[in-house]
Amino acid sequence: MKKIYRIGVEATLEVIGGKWKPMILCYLGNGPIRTGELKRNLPKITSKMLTQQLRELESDQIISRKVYSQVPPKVEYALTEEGRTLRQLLVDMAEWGEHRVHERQAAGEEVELVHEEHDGYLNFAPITQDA
Amino acid sequence: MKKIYRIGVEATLEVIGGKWKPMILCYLGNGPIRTGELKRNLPKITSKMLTQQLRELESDQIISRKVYSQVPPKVEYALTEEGRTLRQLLVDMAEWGEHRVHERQAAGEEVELVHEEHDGYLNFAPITQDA
DNA sequence: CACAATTGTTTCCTTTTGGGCACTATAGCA
DNA sequence: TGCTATAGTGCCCAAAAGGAAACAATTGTG
Repeated sequence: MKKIYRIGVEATLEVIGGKWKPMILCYLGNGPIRTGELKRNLPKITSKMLTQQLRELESDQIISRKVYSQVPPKVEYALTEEGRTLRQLLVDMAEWGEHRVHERQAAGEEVELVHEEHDGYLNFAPITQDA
Repeated sequence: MKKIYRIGVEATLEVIGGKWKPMILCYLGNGPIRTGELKRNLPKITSKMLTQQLRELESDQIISRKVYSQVPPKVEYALTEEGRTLRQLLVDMAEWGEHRVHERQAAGEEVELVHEEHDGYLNFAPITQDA
């Protein structure tokens, strides 16, 4: 079935719009990462959702999947070239969103941002914490 | 209920992530526009969805709603100051998405982009066409 | 033999999102 | 009186997205 987007923005949203995709891309920004590491960093994600989101990003050619022939298994995910082109956009989106949250907080609204990105980096140290 | 975002990107996505919101913001980019005009430009939208998306954008303070005391009614929507801060971001997202679609097409995939944005403008002339 | 470690898959369910369609209100006009 | 134009509401249903929990496969180790 032919995919039809009305405007470019929609094509972009389809790629990064999943519930866990921005978070996953954040961690991927720090370099290749194993499944289990991701899972530990995203305590509330289920196996199903994790692999589903990863599979979608992979078939969208945003990330690559490298399987090591070992037991127990070892699989590493990494940003592809195309995935890396998302970085600046994600950084900009993060900035806009952070700015917005701060304004809303200043206006007394009940909003909170758990992780903040720093220095134009989307990444953050892989601190494990529930969120 | 307190809204919690894990990272800035998620706060951004909540604002622009509705099915019709990017399109609506496109048209709004050309200046104030009446409900009926929007509807004519979005042939497939239902009244319900249109007002719902507009209400959300309004309560997010992205757009303003101006009611003229007339019969039949006249209501005009326009970008707020905060809404205007979205423009560059939307333009960037549009560019990334358009670029991506072109690449996929070059790779022989079944993808199509109905409207293209031009010259760094998110806007397009309000051509009526179904999509 | 039983079990741990790792990366998944499968089935079933709940929640969220979007859509269909009938209905409302009001003033002018034929 | 009945019709038009405009901007909606309300109720119910369908589709999409997300989640819980059990199960699968493999090999080294106690």
